[in-house]
Amino acid sequence: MSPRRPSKKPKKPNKPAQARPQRTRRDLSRDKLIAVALDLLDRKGPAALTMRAVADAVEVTPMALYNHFSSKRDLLAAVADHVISAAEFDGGHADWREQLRHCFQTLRGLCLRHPGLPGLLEREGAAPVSVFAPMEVTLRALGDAGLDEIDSTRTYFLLISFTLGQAAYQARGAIEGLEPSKQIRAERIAGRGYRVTERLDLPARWDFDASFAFGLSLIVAGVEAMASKR
Amino acid sequence: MSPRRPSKKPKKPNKPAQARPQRTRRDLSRDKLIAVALDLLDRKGPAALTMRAVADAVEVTPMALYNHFSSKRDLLAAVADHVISAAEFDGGHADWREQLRHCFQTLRGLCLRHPGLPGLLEREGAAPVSVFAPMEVTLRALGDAGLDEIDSTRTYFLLISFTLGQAAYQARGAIEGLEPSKQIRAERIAGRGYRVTERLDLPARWDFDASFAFGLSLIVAGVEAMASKR
DNA sequence: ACCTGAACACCGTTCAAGT
DNA sequence: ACCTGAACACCGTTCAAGT
Repeated sequence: MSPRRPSKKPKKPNKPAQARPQRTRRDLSRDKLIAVALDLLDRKGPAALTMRAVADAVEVTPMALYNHFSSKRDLLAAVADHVISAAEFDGGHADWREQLRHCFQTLRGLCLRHPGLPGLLEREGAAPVSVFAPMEVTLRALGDAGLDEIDSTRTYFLLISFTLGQAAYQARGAIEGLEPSKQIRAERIAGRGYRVTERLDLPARWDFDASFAFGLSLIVAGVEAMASKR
Repeated sequence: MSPRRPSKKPKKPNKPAQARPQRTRRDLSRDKLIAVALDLLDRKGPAALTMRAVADAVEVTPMALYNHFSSKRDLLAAVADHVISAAEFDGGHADWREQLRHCFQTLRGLCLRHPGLPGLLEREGAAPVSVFAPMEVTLRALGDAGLDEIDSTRTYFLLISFTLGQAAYQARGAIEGLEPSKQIRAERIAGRGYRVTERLDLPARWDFDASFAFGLSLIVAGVEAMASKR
C-alpha cells in the first residue's frame, strides 16, 4: 500500500554493511511466487494451484519453492495475506453503519476479484494475521452501536460467515451452474413436496450484489434491535 | 427416520416377480459404503476420506466402488444426502420465529455431529437435492413473517451461510486451535495496531452455542425490522 | 452384475547432492 | 544461500480382463 517500504531495518550498525543483493533477491522471489500463485488461483481455480504448477511458471524445480515457503499451506497463507493487506477496511466514516458496510463490501470486493480467497480463509488455517484488520474495524463500529465485547465478537463472526459464504457460493455458482434459478430447481426438485420452493419465481439471473446488500441491511437492523434491547 | 420404509414401490406388476436379491444387495452395499464413508469422515476428517480408504474398510479393491458411485464426488453427495434426509427441519411450530430456530438448530446439530458436513455442502457441488428441505421450511416461515419471495430467498442464504460458516469454524477451531481466545490473539497480533482486538477480553473457551443463538436472534430481529419496513 | 490388477497421470514432500 | 534429481507415499480414475 505505502509507496515506499521501510529501508530494511538498519539494526546492528556495527556489522559491516557489505552489499548483499541476495537479501533483496530473496524477497523478490518470494513476492514473485506469491504473485504467480495468486494468478494461478484467479485464472484456473484452486485445483490448479499446485506446487508443481507454481514452479513450472517460474521455470524452476518444485523443490526450489521450499527455500521460500515451508509448505504449501505456508504459501497459501502468504497469498491470502498479500490480498488482504492490500485493502483498506477502515472507511473513516463517523457512522458505524457506514463503517460496517464499507468494511464488508471491501472484503466482498476482494472475494469477487479473487474467487479462491474464501476457500483460502475458510480452509485449513491458511488465514493470515491480516484477517484481524476487518475484525478491528468491526469491533470498533459495533462498540459505537452499543454492543458489548462479546456480542460484538459474535456479530463479527456472523458478518464474516455471511460475506465469505455468499462470495463462495457465487463463485461456485458461476462455475458450476448452481444458482437458484427456475430451471435448476425445477429439474432437481420435481415431485418432492417442496411446494413453496418449487413455485418460487426468481429472476433468471440472481442479483448477488442486491442480495448481499439486503443481508447487510438486515444485520444492521438486527444490531440496532439488539443494542436497544440491552 | 421413519421406522419402516416404503416397500420398494411395486410398479409394473405385469412383469414377472422373479426373486432378484441382487437389487437388495446392491442397495445394501451402497448404503454400506455411505455408512463407511461417513464414519471415516466423522472419525478421521475429510483428508482421510479417500476412495482407497473406503475400499479398504470393506475389504475390496478401490475400483469396486465405481460400480456403485460414478465418482468420488458422487459418493460425497450421497453421504451428504444421507445425513440431511435423516433430519426433520420442520418443527411444526405456528410461530415463524420458532420454525426458523428449529430449522437451523437442527442443521447446526447435524454439522456438529458430522464436522465434515459443511465442507461437503460448501465444497464443489456435493450438495444433494435434500438441501432444499431446510429451504422449504425457511421460505414458508419468512413468508409468514411478511417477507416477499426475493427477500425470503436472500434471508435464506444469509441463514445458511451463517449456520454452515459457524459450524465449520468451530470444527476447524477445535482441531487447529484457532479459537479467538486471548493467548492466540496475543501472540499473533502483538504490535500491529489492532487496539480493540488486542485488548479484547473474551472467555478462555468460546461458547459457540450461545454465539449461534445470538446470531439467530439478531437475524430474527432483522427480519422483523425488514418486514415492518416493507 | 460385480470385482480385480495393472497402469496412468497426477499430488506434497524428504533426502542427498550439487554450486 | 539457493537449486536439482531421484525417490517416496500417496491420490482419483481408465482400461482390459476376469466371474
